[in-house]
Amino acid sequence: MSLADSKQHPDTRKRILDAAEALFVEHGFEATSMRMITSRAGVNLASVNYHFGSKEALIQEVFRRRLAWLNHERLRALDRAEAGAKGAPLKPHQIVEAFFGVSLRMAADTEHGGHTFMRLLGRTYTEPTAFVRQFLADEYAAVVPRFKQALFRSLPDVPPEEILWRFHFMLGAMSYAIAGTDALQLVAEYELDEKDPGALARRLMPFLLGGLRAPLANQPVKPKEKGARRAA
Amino acid sequence: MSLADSKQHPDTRKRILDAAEALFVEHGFEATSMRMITSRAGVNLASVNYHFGSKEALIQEVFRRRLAWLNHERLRALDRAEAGAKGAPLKPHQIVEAFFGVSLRMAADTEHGGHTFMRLLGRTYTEPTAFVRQFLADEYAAVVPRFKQALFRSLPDVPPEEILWRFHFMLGAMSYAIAGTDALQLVAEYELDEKDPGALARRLMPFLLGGLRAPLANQPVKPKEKGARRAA
DNA sequence: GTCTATATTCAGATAGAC
DNA sequence: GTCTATCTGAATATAGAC
Repeated sequence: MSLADSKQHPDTRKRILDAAEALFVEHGFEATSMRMITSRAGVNLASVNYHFGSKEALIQEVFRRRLAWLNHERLRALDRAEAGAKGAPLKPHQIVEAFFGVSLRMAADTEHGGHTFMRLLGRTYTEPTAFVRQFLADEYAAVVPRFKQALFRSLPDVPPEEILWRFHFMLGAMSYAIAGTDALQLVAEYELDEKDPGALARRLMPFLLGGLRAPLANQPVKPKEKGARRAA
Repeated sequence: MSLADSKQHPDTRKRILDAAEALFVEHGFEATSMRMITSRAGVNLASVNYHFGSKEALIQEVFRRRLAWLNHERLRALDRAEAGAKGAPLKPHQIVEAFFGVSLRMAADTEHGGHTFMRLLGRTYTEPTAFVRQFLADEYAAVVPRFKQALFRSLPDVPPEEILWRFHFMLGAMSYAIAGTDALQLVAEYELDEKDPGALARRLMPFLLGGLRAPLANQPVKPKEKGARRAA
């Protein structure tokens, strides 16, 4: 784009990234060899090191090219909602829609690899290869605090710590939702896939909101106080 | 235990399994080498192949020894609840408690490796190395249908397909809950761990039940029918 | 059962012709 | 930018002495 790479085949980089992305989902980073990637991409083995420098740098680029867009869209959705609210706190469903709705729409894009990437991203949260976690945290540094603040304002009666945990739980549910059939067939012996992207959202969103707004558990009964707090 | 292995050091097998389990969580199956395992276990490199035959067989044994107990306990908890109900459908919270409560209690055991294993199990649902998925499905064949039936009876107004998806979402939330701090630090910059096992259950259980019992989304408006169904 | 030494395969990376 | 050929290290697995 900028200076040096004006001469290269526009295809090669993209072919490598697409192949790597798909193979990382199927086998994980370590189990995916350069040879697997280049042979699926139909390019020469040496081209990976020419274009990316190393396998590690390739992995980072696989994430970077998608996360930039994804986080940008998430923030844009949140901005729109907040603009409409004119300073009032957002409703929980607006915040959840902004964050997870965008994610699900990206996951619904099977044509340009969005679905593949979102599965990869879901796995990566809990499969922390150290150096992957680092720049994943960096990429999230701009977007997560915004959503946290919005949730804190939206749910003033829920302890902030509890909100963070529930946000974390929601990420887990979404990850499995997108991972989809592969894992689901453990519980459903028959095929149960969701081609229609809107349908998945209509299944997941109520679940997330139900969990997010669920009444708090009773506090453990401390010897001090007589009556434990009871939630609605 | 049975015939041939009466002569072996009782330690070696267990030391290998424990080391492997911990390393698999940290690095994944492929990224964990035999040398890493044996050096952490303090045993000789060749002993893995002597005791287990191959790395693949070792992986299977890591799962087998824990899943047997876990699934047994899950069924026992469900049996107890059903015995108390005397034929009436269980409440959703009883079913969730039987399945996920047992899981959380195993995850709370940091002393005997239960915590480590549950993290591994959570990751494995979505990281399907083909041969792992196979016997994982086999191990679940006895327990999952029981819980499915209990949920169908407990929630007769919710379409069975929807229940399976929500069960799937709950697995995702639990997986992240147990994975815990590692992934949570992406959303919470400060340390936010839950040493007290009961506290994690008090956070997760309301979330799961809130999601499981959430009102269904509006159906997409089909041209045929005038009024879309609206949930409570 | 445990150990050393080794066979074999395959990984990531690079040199250098084109 | 692309390709062939190859270097170097590390992986799983095993043979065979103890």
